[in-house]
Amino acid sequence: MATVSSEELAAAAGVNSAKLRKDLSHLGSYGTRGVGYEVEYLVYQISRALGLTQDWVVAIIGVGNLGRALSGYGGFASRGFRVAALLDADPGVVGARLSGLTVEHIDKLETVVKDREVSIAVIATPASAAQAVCDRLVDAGVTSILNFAPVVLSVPETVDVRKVDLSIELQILAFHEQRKAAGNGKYDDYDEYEGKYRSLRAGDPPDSAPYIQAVDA
Amino acid sequence: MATVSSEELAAAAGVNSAKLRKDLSHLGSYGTRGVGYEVEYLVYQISRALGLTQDWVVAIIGVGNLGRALSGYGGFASRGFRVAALLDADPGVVGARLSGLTVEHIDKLETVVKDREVSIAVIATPASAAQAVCDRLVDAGVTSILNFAPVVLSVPETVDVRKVDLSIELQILAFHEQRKAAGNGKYDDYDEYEGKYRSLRAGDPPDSAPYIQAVDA
DNA sequence: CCGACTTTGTGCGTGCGTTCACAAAGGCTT
DNA sequence: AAGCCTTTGTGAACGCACGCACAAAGTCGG
Repeated sequence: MATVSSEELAAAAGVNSAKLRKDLSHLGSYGTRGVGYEVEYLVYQISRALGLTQDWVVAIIGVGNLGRALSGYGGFASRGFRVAALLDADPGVVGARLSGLTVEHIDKLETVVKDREVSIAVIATPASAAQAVCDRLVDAGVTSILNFAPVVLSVPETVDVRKVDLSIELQILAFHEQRKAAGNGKYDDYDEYEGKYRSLRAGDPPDSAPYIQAVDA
Repeated sequence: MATVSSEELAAAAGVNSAKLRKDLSHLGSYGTRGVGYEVEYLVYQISRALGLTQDWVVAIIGVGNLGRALSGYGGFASRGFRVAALLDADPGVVGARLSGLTVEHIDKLETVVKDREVSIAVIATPASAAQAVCDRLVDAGVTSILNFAPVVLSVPETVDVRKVDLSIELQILAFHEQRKAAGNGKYDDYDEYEGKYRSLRAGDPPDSAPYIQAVDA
């Protein structure tokens, strides 16, 4: 019977062991004093608390590169996510076979959601189509949406939306890289805005404002 | 001259306005009392603080579906990330044109990193290849790595690695969905482990332990 | 069967981040 | 030009989460 102590787990995770024990205690009292936690049992309890022991029916809307990557992602199946439908508007991809599924036309969205009891939808469409798809999903009764399109979706309060921005992590890396470089004195941290700013206000047609585009999608 | 108040920004972001002001004050004193913040100037200052005004040279390793999706992702270019190389080990894709770039063979990794001054690398290879690719990147001098492969990479302390797990957001949605359902009394929150557990210990060949697989990749 | 040892579970103190609240500051109106 | 109004920037209070430290509990060796 393999066991593990809170000390070992904490070291592996890089956190304080007291905090780890307190966190685990929120799930229940699954440890044995003087011994530790039985690995299998603990894994099961955590999985259950996280909802990993249930099966979730997922539909992926938009079968571009990202949709294809997601449909083939092994991490889904092993965590209890069953991709039950791939939908797209492009007649060119409808009918294609992918990871054991046939791509269906977006027109079937409502039918598919209801018949297969889809509980979570993944939007991997172009930004321009995302809100319309989202509205149809909500009308069809989907209450959890994972959005990869670079737009903020508006939904009723009863619907959960999570947005994944693939470039945010890249920005965080760049931020740290910048700090490293600053330490080296490689780049000066001077404010170069004044020049641009003044020229922007002076010239009547402000045709270039690259720093504005930098923060939105 | 368009301006915005901390109150408006805070409402839009769903945070407290005092916190927003304090956060902005860490970048400097860019507001005007009685008026608010000039939008353009503030955007520029935030962009600069985040490192978005610099250009970052990025290489994408692994041109499967995910690599293709990333190479075509519009959010990169607009945030100052310039994809300068696409590398893959598969002779079938080497030579292909993608988003204005030609896919090159992974053998050129060291040359490409040095000649084009790559500062951030994105690993979108299968899990089995990720660590080897990572080691070569580190040897070539890359100090920031964004990892999409479902493995924990080991690197020297001087290298920053960020791991993106595409299913984590899905898990969070499932977690909340579970809580909603629990509220309805749709699923009972009983502990169904005991049965499985006992049968596992009783039967000598523990050939099925689905809940163990649930937490690793 | 008992005592020593190990490790959990948790009450309590501390420190940090968030929020409140207000003085300082700048613009706008009369 | 002067006073009013708006909004920033920040000192001070609050609250929560983290970490310490220890009693409770259970195991293992003798």
